[in-house]
Amino acid sequence: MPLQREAPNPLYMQVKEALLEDLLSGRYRPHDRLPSERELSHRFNVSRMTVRQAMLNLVRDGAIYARVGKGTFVAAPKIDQQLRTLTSFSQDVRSRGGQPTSLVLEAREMAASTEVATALQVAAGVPVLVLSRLRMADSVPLAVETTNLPLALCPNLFQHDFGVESLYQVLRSDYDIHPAQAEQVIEAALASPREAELLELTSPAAVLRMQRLTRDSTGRPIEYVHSTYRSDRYKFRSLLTVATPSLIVENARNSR
Amino acid sequence: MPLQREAPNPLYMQVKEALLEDLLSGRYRPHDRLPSERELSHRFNVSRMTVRQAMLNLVRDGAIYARVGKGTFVAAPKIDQQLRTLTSFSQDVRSRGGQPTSLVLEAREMAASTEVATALQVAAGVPVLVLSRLRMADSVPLAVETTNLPLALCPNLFQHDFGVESLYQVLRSDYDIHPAQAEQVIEAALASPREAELLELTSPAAVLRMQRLTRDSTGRPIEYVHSTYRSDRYKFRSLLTVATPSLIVENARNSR
DNA sequence: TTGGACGAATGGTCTAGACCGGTCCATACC
DNA sequence: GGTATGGACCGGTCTAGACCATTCGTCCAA
Repeated sequence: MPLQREAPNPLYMQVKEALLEDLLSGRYRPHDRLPSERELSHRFNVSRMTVRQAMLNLVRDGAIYARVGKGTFVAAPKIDQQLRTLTSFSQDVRSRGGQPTSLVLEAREMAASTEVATALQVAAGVPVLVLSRLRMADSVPLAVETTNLPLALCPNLFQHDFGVESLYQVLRSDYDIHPAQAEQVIEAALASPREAELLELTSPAAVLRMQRLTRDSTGRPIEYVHSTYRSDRYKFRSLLTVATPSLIVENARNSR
Repeated sequence: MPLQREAPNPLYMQVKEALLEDLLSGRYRPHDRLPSERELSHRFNVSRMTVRQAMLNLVRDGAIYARVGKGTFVAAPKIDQQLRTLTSFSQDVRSRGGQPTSLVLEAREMAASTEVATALQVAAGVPVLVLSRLRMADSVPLAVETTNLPLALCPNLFQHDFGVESLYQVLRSDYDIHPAQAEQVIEAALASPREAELLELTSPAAVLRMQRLTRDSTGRPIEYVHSTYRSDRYKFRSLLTVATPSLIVENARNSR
């Protein structure tokens, strides 16, 4: 298992992937002990700090856990790593093995409402693009999704046909806009008559409503989305972790 | 700003907290540049690696972001740091300024059903503790919560009165069980007659249903919870981030 | 038999350097 | 005026060590 020192990807990444390979191969069982950092450092012929960077990475991902004085162990069982990741509807459906399609209900420019302007951190009345789509998987309607984007970020966006193309894909390729994080609020509601019709539900029906504010890595708001999902065919999964000590400190401060 | 080298908390934590202090004081504005790692290393009189450990911590928390060749900058605006953290109902309500109370509907030992046994990774029929509570904030019913715990983990748990005490608190103090992560599935549904009665809703009403599997840091399942929340008074917030490159690799492997 | 001391191994923290490629700007050259 | 170019500075990666507290097995003395 020689590492490539001339490779574009750093050594600690290669170490991480080598370890991941072992973990995924089933060579280890849950709670088995991994070789110590010093042994791996010798085996890969890199410094211990480099091994640590790889292993801390895996700890953060929940693949392994470490105990001072004892060693590092395989976490078990594997938790779905995608639970906490930001994905587009298209990706989402594809990962579940479906074929995503869309019906564009509306695509126009309008002045930002107070709600949208507040979310996107622009002045009220600033022009925004509104894209409303019925989203389907294998021709089954799953959600009604209305996206608001600041016009300034993506002029001429509507030259694309979003019945076919993926919004995130276009944002990345044409505008160099890379979503990095999102804040999402989920609630339940009864479907409105129009939603029931679009989603092919019989009233009364419960639906999931979602508001999402997506940002790039600098924290700049990119899009603000309202969605209504059929709950019988779409569930939201999330992964939670305990607050880190420093965040507890921070939250205590904020509540003063 | 001298660091305490004899203190129980490590230097990088002290550096992190010093930087956090600056960030929270409002001394910096969003996208302001922080001093470089080398300068901070000199200012705090620690090595650059120690400063980096503090700053990478802040990057992971979303407080700052770094750009090669340019510097490190204040992220903006601050996103609620609690979105992705695992909290108990009691903590949750308190952090929103309410007074949590509970009415115990059921507290008994029974044989694990297939669903519960699968979730908790025990054999079907193994004894589990079932605790069902109506959870209220300021006397307003918010949720019906049914918790399943392996009896083996917490014998004599029901000596406590969970109309008053917090389950997580008792698990921590009496059994040294520390929840570390949880996997949560959220869906919408129409309230059942019993749920509507307990939650004081008029049918038809939409509610949020949640299943949560909580684990300790080794990945061992601790509790499996079914909850039904009033949606008009309780919303779920979550924070999403893009998948890390290594996770993409891993997911690609899994789909082979 | 018990209990404590010791020592080896572990992960956690920390140092003082090094080199890399990206970014930015002043300066020199066309 | 426009364009190279070189240097200063940035974060990212990496090394080869060091010391610490915790853990646990062993061995010895009471």
